[in-house]
Amino acid sequence: MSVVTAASPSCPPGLSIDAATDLQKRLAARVVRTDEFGTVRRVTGVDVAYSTVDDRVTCAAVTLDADTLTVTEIATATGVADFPYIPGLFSFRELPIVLEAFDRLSVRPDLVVCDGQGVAHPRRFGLASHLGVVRDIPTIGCAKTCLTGDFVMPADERGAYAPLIDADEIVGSALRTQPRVKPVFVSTGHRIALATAREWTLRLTPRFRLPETTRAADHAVRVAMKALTG
DNA sequence: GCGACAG
DNA sequence: ATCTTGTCGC
Repeated sequence: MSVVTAASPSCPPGLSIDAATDLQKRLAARVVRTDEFGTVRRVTGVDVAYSTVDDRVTCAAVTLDADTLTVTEIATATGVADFPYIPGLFSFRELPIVLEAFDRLSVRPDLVVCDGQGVAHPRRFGLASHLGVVRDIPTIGCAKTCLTGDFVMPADERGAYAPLIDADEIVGSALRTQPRVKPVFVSTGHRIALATAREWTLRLTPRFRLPETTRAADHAVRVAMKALTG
């Protein structure tokens, strides 16, 4: 019996840098940048934490009721990150554990928000896009910092945004979710238009800089990690 | 060659 | 990501 549960042809273990890069280029063609979903009742946030004492990583997938933004389900998974952290190949490091946690959710969400980029990526295939394509589900990339592209600082008011441009293409938005805080970088993950991704990000940030989905997942993953460590 | 570089 | 004190603010 195999111990690898999240392995898939779209994110196989043991890939070389070149093979992973090549795979991204091919999978990027499957990304859908237009709205392809119905009523959103449940939104899931995913986040990963790294252990200090060993090489284990933990992921938490937390689902919120889209209307009340209250937590309805929490799923976690712990494993070992075998792929190194390489900007641009980030998903090959985190997606395996993300898939394990995500697949443990009893209810499939209508939308997923990732802590990282979607198509705002050198080859237009960040973590959010990779998860979206692999599970064929609508995803949004909401990162705390920019990976690639240029932008002007958006006005200092909630909702203000500026285009993130890379190679003459708009790949995302620098979105101010709260006044007086740095903007977040929103981009299409899969099956959602950029404007819709911004709208959902704002809807999920009634009070803080980051989406409630990301905050809930971050909190849950810290708790889970603390239980493993001490 | 140099600088940049999600988490 | 993670290592970290105190401090400011609701």
